[in-house]
Amino acid sequence: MSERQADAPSVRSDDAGDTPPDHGLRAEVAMSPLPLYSQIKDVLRERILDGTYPAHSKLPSESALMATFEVSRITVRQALRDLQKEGLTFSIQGKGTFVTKPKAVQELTRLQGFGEAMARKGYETYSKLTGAREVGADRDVARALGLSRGEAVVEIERVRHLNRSPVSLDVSYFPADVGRRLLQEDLAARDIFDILENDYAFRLQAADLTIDATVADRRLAGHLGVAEGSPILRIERLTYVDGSRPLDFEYLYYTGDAYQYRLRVERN
Amino acid sequence: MSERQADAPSVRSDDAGDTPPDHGLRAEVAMSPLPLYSQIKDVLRERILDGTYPAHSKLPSESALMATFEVSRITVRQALRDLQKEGLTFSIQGKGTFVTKPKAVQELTRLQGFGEAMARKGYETYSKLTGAREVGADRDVARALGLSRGEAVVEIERVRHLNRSPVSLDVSYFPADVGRRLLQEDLAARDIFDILENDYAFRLQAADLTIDATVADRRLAGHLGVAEGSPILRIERLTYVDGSRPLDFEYLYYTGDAYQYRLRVERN
DNA sequence: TGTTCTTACATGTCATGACAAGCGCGGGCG
DNA sequence: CGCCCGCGCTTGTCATGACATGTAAGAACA
Repeated sequence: MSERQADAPSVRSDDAGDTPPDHGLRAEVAMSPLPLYSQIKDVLRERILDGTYPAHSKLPSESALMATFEVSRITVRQALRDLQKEGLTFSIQGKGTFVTKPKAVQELTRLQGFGEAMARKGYETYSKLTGAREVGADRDVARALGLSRGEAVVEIERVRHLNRSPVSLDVSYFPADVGRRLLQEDLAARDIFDILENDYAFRLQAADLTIDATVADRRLAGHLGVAEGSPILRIERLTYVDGSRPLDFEYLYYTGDAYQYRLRVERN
Repeated sequence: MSERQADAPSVRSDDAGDTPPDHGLRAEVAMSPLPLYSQIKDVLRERILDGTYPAHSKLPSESALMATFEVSRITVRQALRDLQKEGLTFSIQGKGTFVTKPKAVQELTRLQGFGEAMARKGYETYSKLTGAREVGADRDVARALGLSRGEAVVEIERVRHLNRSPVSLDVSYFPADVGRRLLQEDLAARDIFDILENDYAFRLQAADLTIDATVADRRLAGHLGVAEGSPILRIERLTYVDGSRPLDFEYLYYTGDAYQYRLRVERN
């Protein structure tokens, strides 16, 4: 019976080995502000990413995890459910929980800004501010932000660079109150999402994306350093705070050859 | 399994503690094979979609839902969690659970075939089979499906029509064993996903998408009825079964003007 | 030998109970 | 009058227990 259960005890072997289970993860819990299930999730994720649990392998069963981490089943299940939502694992009733292939794709279904996403991958980015002014909302902007046509909005236009080459033109529209504050920030250096969340304390919730293809006109071609008629991936992104208030409507024009948008979708 | 609303209307009659809805949902539960939380989810979703719970409104609290449906909190919370995952609701600790705007966007984060998605929206679709043969896998196909270069795969090429206009060219690659079976099916009439799931009993799990933009070459232009150089939205889709076995690698070429890809992404 | 049954173990569903933490409001205090 | 604190309500986290259901493999049987 040389089977996988045997490695369950080794799960918690990261400690020096002299500590009994009750001083394992549990000891630092009192110190940590993070929920238990979140800490367990982090531990499991790290072990998946570093190869302790290779692709296709079976994770320890829920009861094994309960014993290992000394928590109840509901806590283990919440950790596993979150991992599954991240696309790292999947479960089959009666068999177990398994590791999916640890590719690069995951976590791109998350709402994150350009700089945020690229920095995490070790790319060098910066933005050049090519326009920032107050304008009247056109039809699309007004509808997206829930305003009337002609109402004041702030338009911020930036060219995003990746490794010194331009990859996208971002045109963002904000309601006047937020937009005017943004006009005074250092938009070239800081991620707008960072400002919104940390300085303004907005609770970014989700965003609706619409993706289609177009070709570069003269102006786009100039900004992005491509020929007129080159393929352009256009994304409309409407970001919501507190669930339903639209805060940020953007057009993102990516050069077709320099960028690919990746995501994972689930069945059911 | 047809009716359900007739006897469970008391949710919104509200929480003043008036009438005990004892014969509500609970009576038919014994009959139904669906889990309780799933049935509750369906009821709530329908009420959100039909306007019983309008956008921005607050859903009954968890304890109110417990009383209404006569279930425990864990069951209510699972229903609410699923609704949130679908993008229909969001929660704020200490305040409540609220309805997001019931737009058209939702459920497009799900993995579904073209016909599946369009039929649900009431569009008329059909596919014209433009090619189906066994070929040797090229580098990209081999890598995607986890095969060696030159190994036999089955290539199926179809032009998808929406309301009688061509909107996309789909080129799909399957491992030889599955592909050969597919060659004998009526691929013009049936959705491939339908065949894979129902006839072949594959457990479709998730798919990785890569989206970028290109322009139509002569062949694409001919198939899709657009001019050469027209913008094309190109999607690579790799579908997995049982979590990690790649089963279906496709290139989807959508005309830039006839189709938009929509999805919702969440923060965290 | 081949088939069915039993059994162990896995995840899925659901109940009950408890406490923590965030929000909003009204009453009390300065 | 205005600020703050307590209180009730909400969702968030976690424990314990039970039974249902799917899977796999060995035991029992034909």
